[in-house]
Amino acid sequence: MKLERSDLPARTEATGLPDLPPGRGPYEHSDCKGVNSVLSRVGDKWTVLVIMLLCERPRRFNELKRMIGSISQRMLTLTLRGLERDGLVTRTVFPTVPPRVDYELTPLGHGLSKPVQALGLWAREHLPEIETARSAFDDRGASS
Amino acid sequence: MKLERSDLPARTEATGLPDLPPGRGPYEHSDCKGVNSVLSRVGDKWTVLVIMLLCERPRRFNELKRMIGSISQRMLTLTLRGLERDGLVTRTVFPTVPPRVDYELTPLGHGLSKPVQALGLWAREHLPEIETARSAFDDRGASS
DNA sequence: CTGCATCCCCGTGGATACTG
DNA sequence: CAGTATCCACGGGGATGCAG
Repeated sequence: MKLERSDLPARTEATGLPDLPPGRGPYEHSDCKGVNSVLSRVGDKWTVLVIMLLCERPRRFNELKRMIGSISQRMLTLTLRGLERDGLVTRTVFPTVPPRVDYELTPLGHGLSKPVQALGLWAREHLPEIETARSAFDDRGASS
Repeated sequence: MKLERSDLPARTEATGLPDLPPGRGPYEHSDCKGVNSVLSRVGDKWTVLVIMLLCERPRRFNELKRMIGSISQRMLTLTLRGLERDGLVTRTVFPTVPPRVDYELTPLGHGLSKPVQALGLWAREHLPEIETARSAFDDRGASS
């Protein structure tokens, strides 16, 4: 597998904003499509959960299914297929009599898990504030 | 990472989050709902883009609309409402003759923008790898 | 300018049943 | 055990029109 890192997009600094060419009308970076596709994957219903579980160690299909519990086979399959397609997990089939399939995070997947966990961490830390804000907002709306 | 159980006030009615059936798997962390709600917000189609734009400075409704270009008023309104509800942006109305509304990121919103930008950065850096993997996967599937 | 309401299409995702 | 196929309900989200 070859890694093409030849063209890193120009950015200002890690804490700043991406470069905004001032002549551009609508906000359309060429990256936006791709970035959005990654964010959409992260934001879907199950991907993050699966990544978290695989982050620890490789796991089998039903192992994942049992751990999540409320996921359907279909969605677990689709989620894993999507992750596999993006090169984030590997799928290893053991042709034993009871079929066994292991799913494991690739290095790329482990790399993704870091920002994802950072986001998850932030979410957990600030969940009380968000829920307080939600309640306050809902109360304001309800009393009108 | 160790997920620890912290109690979450049971409020599911106004958030749109579904009630969890009682027979869930062993990985039933009550944070998961809340964390997932944050991740879903981040993963939706427009939120990240809006956060990025507001990150720089407060902006008006149509200013955002023009910058994004391809968003409908409806979705921009809904996106901003959601962010406002979560305490991530403030909405300031100026009762002038042409109505004017400013949206600004709260400190909480700025805090969220950091992990979000980290994720966006990762996505941009590794987009080539992901797209390569996608192409390879699709080719494998097409030749079968 | 801002924002709500309505209609409507379509993708996501859940339930179920069936194959290797 | 792992995966596929089918059906279907729900909600996201675009287009348009109207109101404050």
